[in-house]
Amino acid sequence: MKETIFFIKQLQEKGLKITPQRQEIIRVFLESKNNHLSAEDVHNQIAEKFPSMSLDTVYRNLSVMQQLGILTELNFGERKNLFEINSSQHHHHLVCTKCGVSEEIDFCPLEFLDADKVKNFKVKKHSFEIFGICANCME
Amino acid sequence: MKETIFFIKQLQEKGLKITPQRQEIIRVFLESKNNHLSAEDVHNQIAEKFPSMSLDTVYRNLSVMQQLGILTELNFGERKNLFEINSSQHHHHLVCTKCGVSEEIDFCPLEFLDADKVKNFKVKKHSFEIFGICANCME
DNA sequence: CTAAGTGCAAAACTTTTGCAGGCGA
DNA sequence: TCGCCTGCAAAAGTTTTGCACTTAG
Repeated sequence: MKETIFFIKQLQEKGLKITPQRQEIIRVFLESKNNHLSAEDVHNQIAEKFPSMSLDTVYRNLSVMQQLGILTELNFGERKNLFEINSSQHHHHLVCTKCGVSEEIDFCPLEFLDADKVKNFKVKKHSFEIFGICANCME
Repeated sequence: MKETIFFIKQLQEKGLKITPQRQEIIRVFLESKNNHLSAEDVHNQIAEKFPSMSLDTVYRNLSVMQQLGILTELNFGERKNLFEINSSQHHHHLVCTKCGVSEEIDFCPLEFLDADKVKNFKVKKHSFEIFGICANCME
């Protein structure tokens, strides 16, 4: 997969070693249907193919990759932290508080934010999430 | 304080008992300079005046008050969950990732969000936070 | 070869829960 | 008085850390 190589090169450029464990983590994020994965999710999905890999390693690498900007840490107010791989386009979500499903939304508030409002502040990243009840749960 | 009474009445209306512990929690939120407090923060600030109050009670009440809409749970990606008391106006924040200080911003993305984008979704609440480096830390 | 990375085990931390007694309405 | 609330203690669950061994470059 071409995209996999793109992320692996990012590791390389930042001076990180390319271990099988790290490749597996990237693979899981790219192949998973769900964009938002917890450390445990990642570990479970890897376990099928690679049972010896420890959860500790997942934690350590999610943390490293997040610092490098390969992953973004999300926080929907649950106990577990969720991570998302940074595709070229970032996006925000509608999160159903009943069933937990999240859907991407094509809207970014930063486009509407007047630069004056963030004067004297160097914006690095932002979060915008909408919580509510999805169509399925509404019935 | 008039505002205190407002929040205490909310407890009453929802059928909750007005215990000294609950009054203390509300007081801390109203008196604290920092709008965003973790369970431990609240507990520490109460400890000075009321050392016998347990952290468990803080947790239980933050949870209850959040369900009643008296408090909002925030999540800036730290380990601890933070809570904020709901004044009449909600607001969003600039959060400095260096020093942790957060500043309110006078902008709400929902005002700019086309209703079409959230069709078939019942919006209950939302989060919008901007992370970066504040003026102080920039020097 | 050697620094970075990993697995194991244990610890650290935050949050939740069961239970018996206490207290507000 | 009655049922909600609290404190205590213990458990549960997630994330971090120390250490010795392994491995990518």
